[in-house]
Amino acid sequence: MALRQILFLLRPHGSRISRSVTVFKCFSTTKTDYNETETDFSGDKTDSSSHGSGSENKSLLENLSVLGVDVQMAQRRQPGVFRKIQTNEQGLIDFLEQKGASLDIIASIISRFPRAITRSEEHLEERWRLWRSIFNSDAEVVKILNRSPESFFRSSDNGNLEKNIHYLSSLGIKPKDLHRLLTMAPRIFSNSLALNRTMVELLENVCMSLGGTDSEKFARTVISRNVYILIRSTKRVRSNIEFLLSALELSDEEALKLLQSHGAKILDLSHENMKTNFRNLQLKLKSLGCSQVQARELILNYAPILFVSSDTLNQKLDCLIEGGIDIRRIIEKPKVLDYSVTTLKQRLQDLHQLGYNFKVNGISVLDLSSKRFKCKMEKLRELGV
DNA sequence: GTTACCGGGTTCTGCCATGTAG
DNA sequence: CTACATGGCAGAACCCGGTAAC
Repeated sequence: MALRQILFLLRPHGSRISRSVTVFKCFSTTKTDYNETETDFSGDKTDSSSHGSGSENKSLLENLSVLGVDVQMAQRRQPGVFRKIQTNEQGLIDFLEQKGASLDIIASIISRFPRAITRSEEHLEERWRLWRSIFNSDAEVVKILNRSPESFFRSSDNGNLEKNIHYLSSLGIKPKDLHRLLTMAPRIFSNSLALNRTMVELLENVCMSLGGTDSEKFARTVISRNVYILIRSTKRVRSNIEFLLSALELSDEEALKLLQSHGAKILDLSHENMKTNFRNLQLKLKSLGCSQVQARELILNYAPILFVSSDTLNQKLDCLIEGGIDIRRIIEKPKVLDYSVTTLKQRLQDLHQLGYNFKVNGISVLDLSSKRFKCKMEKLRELGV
């Protein structure tokens, strides 16, 4: 197959970003003269440590300090912001307050991403409008901002944001999934359009090289199965796909199926991690008397098993086997490994007390939500076994 | 009515490195 | 030279329930 070659061709070839000329004004607004109204050279209470130049805007520091911003942290993170003559902190504060953010939240946002105070009123309005085109309320936006200020403020390119929204929509990603993307991985929308496009093209090329017919649908499916894909590097995703294909010796058909289902979940694992976990799984199964073919089978049945760290996985397998379960049952139904060691142990204990026979009844009883498990237990008790 | 299959929910930011515009 | 914009990285589960299949 020519996959390797195609993947190679997709390496970030100079990854030139065709930056569009955006006409949005990104300069400080005129309403912040109050920076200059206060001239305080006396009180040095609001520390001015470690920055030899002493050219920071003192009144800015005070204003932020009063608001509750962790000024030290902010300065450490983006010192340049504090040497600017003009900033729009009051505009930002008013803006966010009007959107329903508390002062605590605003202070925390500025502490973590000080550059936010350099964004103009017009810029903020427009960016908010674009985010709101995906979210249902201001409150939702505030929640994400509080969680990840950087995702919202890192880029000043609203045009790029708009293009991203159009691009992802044009792939057939539905509003509901756009909502999921922006909620769970907001950084996607601050990526350059070119970067997102490169990832989508990588996925589409994988699909085509595997003989798939609808590569756009393939990309859409993978992204919707794993919303974090687009904030990963193509290098990582590509090496993970290459690894899965070769390590599991997948046929084209198997690969297409796997990647569009549970396989998508593990594509954003750190590559080293994937390899380590894979190796550990192989070794562990070998020590339990299983062949490599069986390891393959297990992964094909439930790829996210590679997400589980070696230590945890070994513990889970050990406790199931000590509980009298045949490894072959686990290979058939690896999803039981989804549950925590604690839960598994508890359930094994409960079932043993009733003399439950896994050989006769299988192990799917372990793979139930706690509600369903409770019901099941009650019925078993009524029946006397 | 049970079991099997499947997909979804939560959450994944905060830092550093690099290239570039001014 | 500096600040900004952007790419990339580490870290690594557990659980729920709708509904199709029997």
